[in-house]
Amino acid sequence: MSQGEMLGPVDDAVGYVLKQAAVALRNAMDAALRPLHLTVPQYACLELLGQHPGLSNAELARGTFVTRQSMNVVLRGLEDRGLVTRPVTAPRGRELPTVLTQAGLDHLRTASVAIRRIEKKMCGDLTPAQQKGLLEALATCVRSLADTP
Amino acid sequence: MSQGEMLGPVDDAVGYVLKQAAVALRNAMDAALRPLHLTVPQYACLELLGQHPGLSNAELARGTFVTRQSMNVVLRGLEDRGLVTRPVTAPRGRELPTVLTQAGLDHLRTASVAIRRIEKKMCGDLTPAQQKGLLEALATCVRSLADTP
DNA sequence: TGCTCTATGTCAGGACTTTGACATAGCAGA
DNA sequence: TCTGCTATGTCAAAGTCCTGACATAGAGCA
Repeated sequence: MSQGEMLGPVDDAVGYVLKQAAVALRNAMDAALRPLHLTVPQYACLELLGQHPGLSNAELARGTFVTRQSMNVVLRGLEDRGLVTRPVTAPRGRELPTVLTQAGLDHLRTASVAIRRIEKKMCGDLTPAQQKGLLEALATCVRSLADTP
Repeated sequence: MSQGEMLGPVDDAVGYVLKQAAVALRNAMDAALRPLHLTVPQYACLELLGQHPGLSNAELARGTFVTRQSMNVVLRGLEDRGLVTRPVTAPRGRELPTVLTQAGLDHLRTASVAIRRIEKKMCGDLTPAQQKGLLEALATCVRSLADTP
């Protein structure tokens, strides 16, 4: 029994299974990214930058659900490896728009196929309708939790 | 824009929305448990012990998706606060079966209603069918990811 | 113009979690 | 019997992430 199964009532709690799924996905992503010498936050940063070039540190942090400080060290690491570039001076306000380098784009492409393979595996036993329903249900949950009261 | 919305294609990725939902739930739970001076892992430990008295450290760790070491410090904290009890000597093997004290049970009850309120809020805008589908879909995802290949 | 408020980037410190390692207890098979 | 093998509890070290704080840049308003 590698991962708990016969726990009982907790398995009926949406929150518990949600956590379980998130951890399983995280572990799978971590294993898939390790050969590429990328951590999950680093990959998330690259993926976001690939889809939205020029994002600032704070925007990347919000998009990957970490703090600005954490994203800052991630960006420094990626910058030292030559995967992303930031201007030395802020063109507007204090935001430093970050863009992928060619090496960063290459890394992103290989990592992206690996992650897409993981997602395919995760949702492989779901019908398209189930997958659509899952996506919508999760989005609804996020929206419901965001309501302040 | 407190949390990213207009991100685009990433919102269509199941993994991304899954992470988003998990973080939102985690934050909501953390806020709800703070008045009770409980962290999420501590609550998870109490909840698991409430449903399965006598669980060992390693079993609790697996049930809450952390390492044995982390669960060990959690248990020490709960033990120092008098919420759980462990025998000084192992009745079988090296396992130390942990049980809730009366104070631990009281804490669990109040915390449990708070967390149930969070879950209710999270799933409030979902139909019972949607909720059932979400639970099943997540369980299927976990099972699919657990397959070794 | 000047003031306040918000947002950004960054530094230092601390809290939490994980990785690595070790000794020990039970189990299965030669 | 005894010899791997697995599992458990625990210690030490490292890593990761967050909280708190500060200076700065732009927006809104008197």
